[in-house]
Parts: sequence; structure tokens; C-alpha cells
Amino acid sequence: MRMSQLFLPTERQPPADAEALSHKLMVRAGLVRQLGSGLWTWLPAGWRTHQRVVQLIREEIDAIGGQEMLMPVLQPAELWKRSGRYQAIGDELFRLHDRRDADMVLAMTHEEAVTFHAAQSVRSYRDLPMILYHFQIKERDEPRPRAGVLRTREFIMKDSYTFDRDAEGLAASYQLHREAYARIYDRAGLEWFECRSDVGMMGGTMAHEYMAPCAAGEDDVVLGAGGYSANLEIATADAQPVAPLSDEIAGELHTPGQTTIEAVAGGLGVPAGNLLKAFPVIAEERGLVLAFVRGDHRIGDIKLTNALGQTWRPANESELPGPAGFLGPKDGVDMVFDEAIAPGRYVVGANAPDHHAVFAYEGGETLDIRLVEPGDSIGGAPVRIEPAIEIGNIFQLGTRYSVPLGLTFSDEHGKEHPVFMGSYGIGPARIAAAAVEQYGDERGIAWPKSIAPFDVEVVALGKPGTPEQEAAAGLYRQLQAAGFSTLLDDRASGTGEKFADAELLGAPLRLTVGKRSLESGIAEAQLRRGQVDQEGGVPLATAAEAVQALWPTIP
RNA sequence: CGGAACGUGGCGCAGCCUGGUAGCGCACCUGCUUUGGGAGCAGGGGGUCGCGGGUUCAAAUCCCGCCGUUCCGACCA
Repeated sequence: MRMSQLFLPTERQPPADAEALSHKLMVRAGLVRQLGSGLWTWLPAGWRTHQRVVQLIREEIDAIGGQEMLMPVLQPAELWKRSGRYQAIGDELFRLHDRRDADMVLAMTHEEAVTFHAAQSVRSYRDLPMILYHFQIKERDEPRPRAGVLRTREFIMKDSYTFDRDAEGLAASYQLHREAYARIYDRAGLEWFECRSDVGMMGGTMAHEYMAPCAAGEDDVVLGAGGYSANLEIATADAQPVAPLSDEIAGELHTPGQTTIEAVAGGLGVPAGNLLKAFPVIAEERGLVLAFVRGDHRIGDIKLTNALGQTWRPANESELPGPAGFLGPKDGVDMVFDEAIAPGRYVVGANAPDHHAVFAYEGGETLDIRLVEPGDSIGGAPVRIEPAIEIGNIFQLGTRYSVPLGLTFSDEHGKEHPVFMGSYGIGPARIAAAAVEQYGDERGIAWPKSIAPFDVEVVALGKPGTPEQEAAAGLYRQLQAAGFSTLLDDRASGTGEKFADAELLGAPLRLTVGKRSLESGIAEAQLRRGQVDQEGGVPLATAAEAVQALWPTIP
């Protein structure tokens, strides 16, 4: 591609409202443009990267036996009513009506559709196992789109679905995807890790998510010794111990107006860990439950849900067993205690205004309900908590969709069973953005070579028609013929602008042809990652061979 | 959903408080010069000042309403 012909609107300055590095760089480099909140257009160069990521994913899913297809985005709401998600999902699901006033939805994922088709056709155990997938637009009315293409309302996702006769088969299909996903992220050149995760709205029994650490990450991930990695939402670690409460503090404590942990701990001159924090909730079945964590810890909402085994909401003022800010253990109240609370004496609310008391904790119903904190440890080694973006997720759905949508098969004895399903998603846009985040620098993007919009950028110095531009064009033709996707900067622009744009766009290898090259017969070569000059450059006469030799050394 | 901002040529901004000729940098067009790190000189084009209403002789500017966008938090595959 000749840059003089390419629709590549680069900008010197990032959009004023951009925060994330990938947002700034992808806009500046002319890869994407915004159409509305959470709605992004992929311009030609950006789309090349997107397509390369798609192709890489396609190859790996095909390799585990996936069959590519395509399902509609616009769907009858009926299917979603049958699965229960029409009612269960809130405003995030786009709902609309067709001209006959039938309820329709814009699909945010495709479990319902694929299960519908499988239910139509799968009859026998002989039809299983099966892997179906597609690349299709997803529509989600996000409450808060942000950071360029990192969180959008419309995006393309590769979603695959596996169909097996039992949990064992599902586990095998799940494992196939884990291996394929590892290959995909490795080939995309990302730093990544796999985490156990919550199943969320997808339902089902087991889930992993794939995270790419970067500054713009929306999730926090806990990394520990022995390869432990889990989303902070569900992570577990050993708490830092806290010194026992001083014996001098005992009995009723007058704590006027001290309704926060900080105020009480500060007033008594003790660490927050000597207090217990009471969190009153109304659980779906249990009703009022007082959940306690150490004063220096925080309740994890998802951990509490999972530990209780039921949904809950914070209690209203009128439902509290005592005055707000002074809640503590109380006879007759349903109580649970976090596992990190060691037996011992703690300052707790006295269930009376302006008073706290000392409580001797000796045990009770203990659950793991607190969030991991900096300073916690796993296997004796301190954990790291890092921001990361989610670049994929996989779910063991079990029979969550097959039962309501009637997807069954007959076994060897003619007996009907529900099919065990799995669902597996990857967002190519996030892989691209994660790569920008992880490898971008102050000058621009430094693509991994597997997903760069162009393999090589040839910078032709001088004006169009000069001998150096002619030489650069010859180099360009050689590289194209050798199979390298090459961008030739054949514009009339000044030298600095050409170099700056090359660094912004981020092709892994840059070759420069100027007047010097005419005398030496050498094009200067520089790797974008780290801006490393290649000793000796690339001979104009044998450029294809030289680049081929260099290529395997490029990240 | 809570909090905070912003909306003026393609991008980044000033002008608004104190009403009166829409302005700057970059980009764009023409010419000449320049060409190894975002060039110089000269000339030129492009803006319903988000939308609607109100006040006023006069509104980018003041008032009211609406729309849009972003950031922080909540939420979130």
C-alpha cells in the first residue's frame, strides 16, 4: 500500500477527552474514529489489524475442530424469554419492536440462537461432540462506554459454543478451548494470564477469564506465588496478621459520633484490624444477615453472594438490628464471619448510639467474603494486585440453555438427555487495544508483528519522482512480492513527519531509503519495538532475502 | 445510578465573567524556496459558535429547557 493513496488520517494531538494510551494512540494513528458514545468505526489501517487478529483466532479455533457459521444480531425476543434472560437482564439488552410490533432484541451474545439451531438438528449422541462458532457483532447498552475501543456498545466477538453429552465431555471441550486460547494470545504477542472468574450473567458452573495487564485495565487481578492468578472479585489470599487488642481497652466504650472505622480506631489509638466491621444485608432466603470482616478489610460483593449461595441487597435503615454506625454482634441475629478474623478480642459496635464494646470472638459461621488487600500473601509470598483488561472468557454452561430451549439427544439406549454446553468469547478489538497498551510508548504504537497493520514501512525520503523515491518503490515491490505486507511512505512530506508517522503507526520494521542509500546501496533498518537500529541495514538489491532473515528475530 | 466537566472550521484551544467586526496554533489549497526528525516566505479557502426558546436595538457571550460527549465512582462478557 502506498501511503499517498491510503486513508490514514493521523493527528498530532490526541482527542482532548482521551485518557487511556490505546485510545489516544489508536485515534492519533488513524486506526479508529468515534461515531457516538461507545460506537467506533475502524478505518482501513485499523481494520487490517482487526482482520489479522480475527484470522489468527479463526486458525486456532478451526484447529480444534470449530465450524465457522454466522447468526443474526437482530433476534426474536421469544428466544430470550424462553431462556429467561429477557427478564433477567436489565437495560443492557437493547429491546425493540418490528413493524408488526413483535418484541425483538439485539443480541449481546448468541447462546440462545446457537442452542435453538442445535435443538432443531441434534438428535443423537452420534451428533456430539460439536463446536460451532462465529465472528459477529454484539450489542450491549453499556452504562458507561470508555477508553476508546476498550469498552464499547457495539463490538465484534468470536464466540464459540461446544456441545457434549455429559460433564466429562464438556470438560474436554473446555480444555481444548483453554489450549487454543493460550495459543491465540501467545501468537498475538500479548502478555496475558488466565484467571478463575465468576460466572456472572452467563450462568453455569465454571469460568475462566483471560486478562492482559495494562494501565487502562478495568479489573484488578491478584497474582501470587505458584502461578496463582484470579480476579480480585473472587481471589483468596492469607491476610496480614494483626496484633491482639490491648487489654487496656475493655468494656463499654463511649465513641460519640464515631461512625466510621477510621474514627473509632483513631479515637482509641488502635489499628483498624482490631475492629470488626458489620455489614447488614438482606439475603434472598435467609433474610437479615450481619456479615463481619476485620476493620482493615472490605467485603467482596461477589464473594459474599457466592459464599451465601444466594443473592442479597444491603439492608435499609429500618431493617438494621441497631443504630447505623454502631452495629455489632447481637444475640438472635443471623451472623457470618470472615475467615480472616482470628479468634480474639475486637472492638465492635455496641448496638447503642455513640457506643462501642469489646467482643471476644471464638468462632461462628465462617465464610471467605473479604477482598484481597495489598500486603496479603499466598504460600508465604506477598501478592501483587495489577490492573488488567479482559481479553476473553470461557464458561462451562452445563445445561443452563439446553434445558429451557429443549436441546436434548438420545443415548445408546434411546434415552433423552440434555446437552452439556460451553461458551467461549474473545474480542479482537480488545486484543488490538491491549497490544497498543502494553507496547505503546510516547512516540506511538509498537505492534507485535503478528497483528501489525503492516509488516514493514518503507520510508521514502525526498519528493515523489526523485531517485531515492524510485529506489524506495523498488524496495517496496520486492517486499510485497516476497509476501510482506508493506506500506510505502511516498508522500511529499518532510523527513520528520514521515518518521513521526511511521513511529505512530508502529509497523515492526522500518526501512529508510534516502540519498545515502543511493550511494551505499543500503536501506537503513530499525525495529519499532525499542527503536533498535539494525547493524548494516538492508541491501537494496537483496532486500527480500535480508528481511526474511531478519523477520524471525522480531517480536 | 451518584459526582464533576465540556460542546466555537478536520484536531487542539482562546473569546463568554463585563452583550456590539468570530480569533489563534496545527491541518488544508496556490506559488516559490526547502528536504535525514513534525520546514520557511507570500497569498487563500473553510465555522448554522450543539439544538430550541426567552431577554435585548443587538446574544458565541445573559436566562430557561433539551440534546450530545467525556472523566471519577457504581455497574459491567
